[in-house]
Amino acid sequence: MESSRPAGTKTILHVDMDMFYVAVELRRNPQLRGKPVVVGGEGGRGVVAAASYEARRFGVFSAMSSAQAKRLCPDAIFLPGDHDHYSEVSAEVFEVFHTVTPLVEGLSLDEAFLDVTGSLRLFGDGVQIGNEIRSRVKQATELTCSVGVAPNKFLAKLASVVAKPRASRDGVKPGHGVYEVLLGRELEFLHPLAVESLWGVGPVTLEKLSALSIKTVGDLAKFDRKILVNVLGQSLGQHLFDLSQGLDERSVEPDRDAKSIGHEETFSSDIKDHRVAHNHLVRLADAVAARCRNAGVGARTISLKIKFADFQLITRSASVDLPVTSAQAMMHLIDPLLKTIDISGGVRLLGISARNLAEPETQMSLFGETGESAEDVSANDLDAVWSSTTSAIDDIRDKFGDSAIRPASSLSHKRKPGSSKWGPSDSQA
DNA sequence: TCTGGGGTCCTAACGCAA
DNA sequence: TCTGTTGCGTTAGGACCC
Repeated sequence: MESSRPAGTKTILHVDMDMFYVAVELRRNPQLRGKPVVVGGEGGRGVVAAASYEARRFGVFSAMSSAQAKRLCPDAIFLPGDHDHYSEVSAEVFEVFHTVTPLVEGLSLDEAFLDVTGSLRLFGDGVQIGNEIRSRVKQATELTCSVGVAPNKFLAKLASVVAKPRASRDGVKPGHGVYEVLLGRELEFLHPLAVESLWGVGPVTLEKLSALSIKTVGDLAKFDRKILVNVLGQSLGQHLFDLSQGLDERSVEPDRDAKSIGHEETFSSDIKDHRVAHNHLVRLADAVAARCRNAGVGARTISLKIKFADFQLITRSASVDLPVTSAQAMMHLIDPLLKTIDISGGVRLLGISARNLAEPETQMSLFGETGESAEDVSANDLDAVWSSTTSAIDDIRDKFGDSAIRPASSLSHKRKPGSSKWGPSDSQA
């Protein structure tokens, strides 16, 4: 069997935990089993992060506003969510994945791609490995998962959807548990699917495809590639066209480095005062900075995200030459950006993200060496904390020069001859 | 009646420097 | 010395994913 596979053929698994957040909650609260349980913010502005199959029978799904979920299922039990605990359980699950292959690429806490091509001789074919993983995960964590098996990542992901249990008004239908897209029969599986099942087709792209009368993946496969690229752009057009042919060359990449680290918060009532906004941003910056230091990275670009009361969203960002790891240095970049923005109409969300991550030159925290976090400090103390620590910015200036905290608007003047990516200057002679 | 939080990737406009 | 071209980095925003 194995020997009949064309050279270079891979066996990729997509493992997806079944209603992960809810399942973890049921594990520690067994009395909730069989009841409609929803994990997510219960407040007026919360949304559903996960729903039990019993809640899904009432039409409750993730990303739905909690208010709507309550209307659909008034008896649902709402739980606030415990991200730290979910992370711990996720680590247990990933440990099991690693007993089968080192090539594990996590997509989120509850799903991962596994390249098991090198494990076939040891464990059997893809379906056997899928079943083995399900049984090991169940034994180690009491949780269930569904597994898709295919020659590439995107088909494996679609296969795991087929493998999953399904909730309808009549009850919960158990899934296959493991579903394989057989080699040579990829298009047979793929072409009848709705085009929005492709990864990368959201509401906007779906609208554009509908305008071209493309409804299924098969329609897409028959469509003129050039027109597709014209309508969707080179990257997305070509990508979706390839997928419609069953082609996906992306490899499973373990240990991918994070590209950004961020925090954002929606407030229960809108903020209209710059000082209040500033204080919230200090808290967010401290959380981001702490995570950067834990990850051993600094940020060369800091982005500020603001969602206004009318849901208009803007981002502003600034960059520096030397990666920053302290909340002060981040706030030094953010404050001037914030000052230029009129928030008198009300702000419902503030966010900060660290991007352009690089190895830091220095390690500093908002609270020096104490390790104390802004979370531990009352909002009223933040002003005092802030004024008592701004001198650190001057320290950075003293140690590393002005460029360490200079806004990026002046960066472009600074590129030295021969210092660009193109290597030494070739026009100086 | 509303629409979270954590991310990734892509695109376009713009300014600068070789 | 001036001008046009080209490529790159920065910035802002959009689409998408779980």
